[in-house]
Amino acid sequence: MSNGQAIRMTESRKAILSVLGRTRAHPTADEVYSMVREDLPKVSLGTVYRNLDLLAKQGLIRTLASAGEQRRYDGMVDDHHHIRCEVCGRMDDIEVGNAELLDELIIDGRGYDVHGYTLCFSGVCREYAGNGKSHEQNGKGQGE
Amino acid sequence: MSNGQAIRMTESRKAILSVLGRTRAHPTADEVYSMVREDLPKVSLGTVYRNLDLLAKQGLIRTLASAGEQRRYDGMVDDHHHIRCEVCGRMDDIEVGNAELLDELIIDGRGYDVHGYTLCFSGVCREYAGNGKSHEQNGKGQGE
DNA sequence: GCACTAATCGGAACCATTCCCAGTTTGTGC
DNA sequence: GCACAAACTGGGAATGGTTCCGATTAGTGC
Ligand SMILES: [Mn+2]
Ligand SMILES: [Mn+2]
Ligand SMILES: [Zn+2]
Ligand SMILES: [Zn+2]
Repeated sequence: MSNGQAIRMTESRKAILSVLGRTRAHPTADEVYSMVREDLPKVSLGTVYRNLDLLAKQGLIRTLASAGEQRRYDGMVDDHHHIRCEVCGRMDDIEVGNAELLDELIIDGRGYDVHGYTLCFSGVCREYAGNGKSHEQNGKGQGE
Repeated sequence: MSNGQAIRMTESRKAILSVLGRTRAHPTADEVYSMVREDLPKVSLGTVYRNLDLLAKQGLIRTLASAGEQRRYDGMVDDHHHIRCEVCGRMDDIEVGNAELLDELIIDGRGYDVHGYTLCFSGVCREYAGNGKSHEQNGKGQGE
């Protein structure tokens, strides 16, 4: 998905890549911001947003934008899927067995030129299990 | 997915249901707002939002909240899937062949109590086909 | 009609993200 | 190293979808 020509690799971009490279947590922009500031105390939030966008367009990171939630970013660009906790909003990687089945999906695209799809699971993470409240606490449920 | 006890069916709620019942377009909140105002010229946007939420919690409508985009609402509550145009943002229903394959997906939930999943396709609608710009025009690409 | 509650209105507040711009850094050609 | 243009940056204001709040209205049971 690398787009356009290569961009200059500035300090802030290196720092962002490094942050995303060493966490498994799918941080939000402001989490990336505060982590980057440990190394480069003067970066601005705007720069972090701008560069997260750029890096994503280059295909060097991935953007996880789910359902009315704050955007999250992922340093792992290989194809994989995610699950979001409906209670606390955290996102984790998941393993999908039979993943190859997904490519068998044949759709009537209604005249669309179909580019891809998004598959995201939802549930409740271990930490909040047993909290099975029916009323919402945080996330907006299933989104789609 | 009907939640809580039944709500009173006020004029504005009936109007919203009616609007969503007779369109296939998956309108946004402000589109619903202006359509409802053709019948009830005094409804406020806040009321529309509040009631869209309520009706969704009742399971009478569905919320389509995709990737940093404005939320959309769907009067069709039976299970089906969608595709979003990356250029203009419109959303349409799609037919997924082999839909039953989706239930075969076995995942390692990483300790999550898995509730469901979201599957949304992306592409370019007929109206904007041939416009295959590589630079973004509108949507944020794939989201997830 | 009266009391009590739920629903609504209108507008302000919220907040993640984007935009703007003056100043700085970087790359390039000499 | 020097000059110049292009790319990048910080800081702060603007944006816009959504939520929140105080005041008003409509409904319901008596
Ligand atoms: Mn991931
Ligand atoms: Mn639909
Ligand atoms: Zn959780
Ligand atoms: Zn389109």
